[in-house]
Amino acid sequence: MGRTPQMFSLNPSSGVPIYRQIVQQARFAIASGRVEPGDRLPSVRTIATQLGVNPMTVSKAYSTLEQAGVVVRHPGIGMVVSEAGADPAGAIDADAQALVATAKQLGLSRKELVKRINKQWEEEWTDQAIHLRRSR
Amino acid sequence: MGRTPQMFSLNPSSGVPIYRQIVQQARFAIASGRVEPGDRLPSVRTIATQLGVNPMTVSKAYSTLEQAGVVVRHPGIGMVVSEAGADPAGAIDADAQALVATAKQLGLSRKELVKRINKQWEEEWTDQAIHLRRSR
DNA sequence: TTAGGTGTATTAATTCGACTCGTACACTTT
DNA sequence: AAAGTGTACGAGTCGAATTAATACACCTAA
Repeated sequence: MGRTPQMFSLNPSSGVPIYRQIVQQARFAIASGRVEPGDRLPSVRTIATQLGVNPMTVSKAYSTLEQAGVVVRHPGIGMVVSEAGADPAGAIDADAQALVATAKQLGLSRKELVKRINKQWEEEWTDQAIHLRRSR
Repeated sequence: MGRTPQMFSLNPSSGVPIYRQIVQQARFAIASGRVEPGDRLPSVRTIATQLGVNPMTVSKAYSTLEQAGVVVRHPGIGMVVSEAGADPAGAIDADAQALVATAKQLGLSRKELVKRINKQWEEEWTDQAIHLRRSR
């Protein structure tokens, strides 16, 4: 099989955990169409060698993606991008769910919540700042 | 000064940090109208004694509320509920901000995000499931 | 002024979960 | 079998979060 260009890369100084970087890049690769449903992702050991990390770290990233429904595990074959995995909205379901739950608990109306979301959408200055702090 | 009914209570088995429980209950008391803008919250030491915790723990809760704009610090007096504090939307700003940031990063449109929020709003069964698990 | 009230800066102890890795294993393909 | 797939299990490390003890600065009321 022909060699594929390096699909993943690490940013050690970002503070973002390795397995999260892999998850993020895989999602982006799918969202951008570079990888389509039915395609197989590189094997755990391939990525582990390329990045110089432990196979288990890559496996954790894959498990996360599987849990999210982005990929499906094919025993003996590898991880394959699922049909539903192409929907980028899936990546935010967890956060959206938490937000809605909190809003309801506070007695916020659906309309008010949406209004708040729209307001946040306008102010994009926060993006950078958040990502820096994201290193929880 | 007449005694006020216990405003706060702790759920030790919930796993939720003490100071967060205080913040949450204060917010709920305000959202429900039990406490109105201009009202003064119980003093740090009063709550600390009632709950059997360190004053600093209560102070941290109050600092959090002040940072969120829910209350205003009146030196020598105490913490007073602010006008803007009555707006429950403030409690979700942080979560909303994170959600919007993620959505943008994934290339999701504003419309699609709102659509997703609305969808989550319908399925309230998840909320209950989560809350039940939290209380164990 | 002074006695008694307010919140808090500082520091430290501790807990606890997240992250990563080594190893050995079960499984499928070829 | 041989070589490939992902992973369960266990241990180690690290840092953020939480709580507390103490002492302090400030304001109010008499």
